[in-house]
Amino acid sequence: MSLSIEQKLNQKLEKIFQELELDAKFAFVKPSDRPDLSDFQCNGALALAKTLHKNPREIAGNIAEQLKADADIAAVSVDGPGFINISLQNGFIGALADSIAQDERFGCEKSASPSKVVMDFGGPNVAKALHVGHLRSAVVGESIRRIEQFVGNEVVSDVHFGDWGTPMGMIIAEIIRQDGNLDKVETYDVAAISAFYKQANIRCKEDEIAKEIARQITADLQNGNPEYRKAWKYLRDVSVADVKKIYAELDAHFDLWLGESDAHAACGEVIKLAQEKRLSEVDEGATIVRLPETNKPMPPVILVKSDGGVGYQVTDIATIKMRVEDLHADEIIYVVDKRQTLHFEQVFQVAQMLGIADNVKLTHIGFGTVNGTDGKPFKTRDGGVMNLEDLIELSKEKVRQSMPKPGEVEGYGADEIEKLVSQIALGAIKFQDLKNNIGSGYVFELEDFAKFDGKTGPYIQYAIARINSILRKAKAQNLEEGDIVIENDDERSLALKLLQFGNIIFRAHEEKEPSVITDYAYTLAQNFSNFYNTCPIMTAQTAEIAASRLKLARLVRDMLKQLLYLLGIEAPEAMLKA
RNA sequence: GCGCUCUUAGCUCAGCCGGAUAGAGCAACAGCCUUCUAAGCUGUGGGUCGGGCGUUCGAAUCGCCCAGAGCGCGCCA
Repeated sequence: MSLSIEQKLNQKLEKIFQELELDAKFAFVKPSDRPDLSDFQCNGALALAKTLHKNPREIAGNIAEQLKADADIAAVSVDGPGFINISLQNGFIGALADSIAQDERFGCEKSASPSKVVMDFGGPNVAKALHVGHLRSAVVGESIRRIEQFVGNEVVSDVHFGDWGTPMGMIIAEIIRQDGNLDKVETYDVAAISAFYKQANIRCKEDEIAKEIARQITADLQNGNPEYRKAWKYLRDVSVADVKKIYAELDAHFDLWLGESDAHAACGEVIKLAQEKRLSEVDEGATIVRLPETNKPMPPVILVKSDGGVGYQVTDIATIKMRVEDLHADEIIYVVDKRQTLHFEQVFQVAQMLGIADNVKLTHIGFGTVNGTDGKPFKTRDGGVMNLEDLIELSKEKVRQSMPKPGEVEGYGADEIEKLVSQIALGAIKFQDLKNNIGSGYVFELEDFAKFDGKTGPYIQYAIARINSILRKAKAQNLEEGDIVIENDDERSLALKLLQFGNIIFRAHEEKEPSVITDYAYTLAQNFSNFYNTCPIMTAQTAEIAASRLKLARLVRDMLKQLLYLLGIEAPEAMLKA
C-alpha cells in the first residue's frame, strides 16, 4: 500500500531529523507556497531555531545536505530565513502516480483502528416541510458520513426526527379546535397537516391560553393518552413518508429513522438516574440539573417541565444513553445548527455527570446559518423560508434550459435528460453549500444555486464528462494505458496534485470539513483543464506519451468521481449542451 | 448585562497552532473553437487583511483595547 506523497516525504524527513537529533515534530512538508522555486517546502528549521537558539539557516543547511543524497529528490535549497525547498525527480512522481493509478483507494489507507460512529443529522420536524435551513445539515451530514465511512469507520446515521415536542400538541390542539375532535385526522395529507401547524403557530404566538392547551396536550401525549397517541402516530408516519422522498432526492442516507419519541422510555431512566445520583432538584415546579458555574452562562438543564412533559434536553441525553448502550457508539457526531452550541454543551455535560458517556466521544459540528443578503437567516420576500423542493426545482429548470430536448441527442429520451438535469442541478446545489467552511454561514444568493461556471459542482462534472469522452475514443481506437512519464509542466503539476489525495482525505476527516474536498476537487479539475488544453492524448507525439496521458486522464476521472462521491454528488457519464 | 463567533478585492469567500510576493470564484476588460465537449482556457486591472497598541528577527495569523455585525443565554426545538 502506498502513501500519499506528503507522507512519503515526511518519512524521509523524520529519518533525517532523528539522525540530526532534531525534534521530529517539525519534520513535515507542505506544498510549496512558491511553486516557482519548489514542489514542497519544510519550515521546520525556522520553528526549531527558536527553541535551539541556533541560526535557522544552519539547521536548514544540515537537513538539506542529507536530503540531497536522496535519489528521489531532484533539488534542495535553503532560501530566505531558512525555508527548505524541495523539488522531486520526475521519475519519482511518475512511479508514485503509477502506483496510485492501480489502487481504487488511490493509496489512501483505511484506519488501523476503526471506530463505531453514530451520526445525527437531518433533524426534520413533523408537519414542517424541509426548507433551505435543512439543506446544510443534510448535505454536510451526508458528506461527513461518507468521509468517515471511507476512512474505515463503521457509521450509523440517524435522522433524529423532531416528533415529541410542543409542536405536536399544537397541531393536535388546532385540529381539535377546528374539527371538534380527532376523528378526521387520518384523512389529512401532509399539506393539510402542515397548514394546521402554521395556523397553530400563529395562534400560539398571540394567545397564551392556546399555548397552555397545546403544552398540556403535549404532556398528555408523552404520558400516554391513547387518543393523542393514535393521532400523533398518524401525523408522524405521514411526515416521515414525505420527508423520506426529499432525503432520497438529496441522496442523504439514514440507517435509522428514529425520533425524539423513541427516547421516551430512556428519558424516564435518565430522570431516575439523576435523582439517584442526587444531581436533580425541583425548582419552580420543574425537575432540573444545575451545572457548575463557569465564566460562561450555564442555565440549568430541564429534565421534566413544570407541566410534567419532557423537552429536547432530556430526549437528547436519553438518546446518547441509547446510542451508547444499544449501538455501542465510540463517537457520536451531531451535524446541527451552530446556534445549538450551548444546548449541546449542556447536554454533553449532564451526560458525563450521569456517567452515561464515559466511553464515547461527543462532537457537535455546528454549521453556520444560510443567510440573506441582510446578514440574517434567509427569508423569502414574503417573510417565509424557501422550500427545499422549490430550490431544487428552480435549479433544475435552469439546467433544463441549457439542455437539448428529449430525442435531440441519440440515446437521450425524456428519462435520461431528466436524470441528467437532476444530477447537475443537485451537484450545483450541494457543491455551492459544501464549498463554504462549515462553521461560517454563507449568504444565500438564489442565482448561485443555478450557476454552473467557475468553482461549482458542474465544473467538476464537466471535467469528468470530457475525460469520459476521451476514454470512449481511446477504446474505439484500441489505445491502452502505459507507464506514466512526466514530460512537461502540466503533466507534472497534475501528477503532483493527484498524489495529495491521501493527505486531503486525512485532513477532511480530521477537521470534519468537506470544504477541504471541494477545494481539492476544484483545483484538481483545474489542473486537468490545463493538461487537457496543452497535452493532447489521441494525437500525442508518440505512442508512449499517449499511453501515459491516457492513464493520467483516467486516474483523474476516477479520483474526481470518488471525490464527488464523498461530497454526495453524482458524476454523469456525459454533459449535454443545447 | 453576560458569553460565543465574526470583520480580508466591487460581490461571495479561502488563507489563521507566526514565516518568502495575501489566494480563488463571480463581476469588469482583452484574447482563444477547421484540433480529445468553449459548462473550458489564457491574460489585465482590482487589497493600508475593520482601527489602534503590544509580543516577535518576522503578524491577516498570537495577546490586549476600541468600533461595527451576527448568534446564544430555564420550562420552543
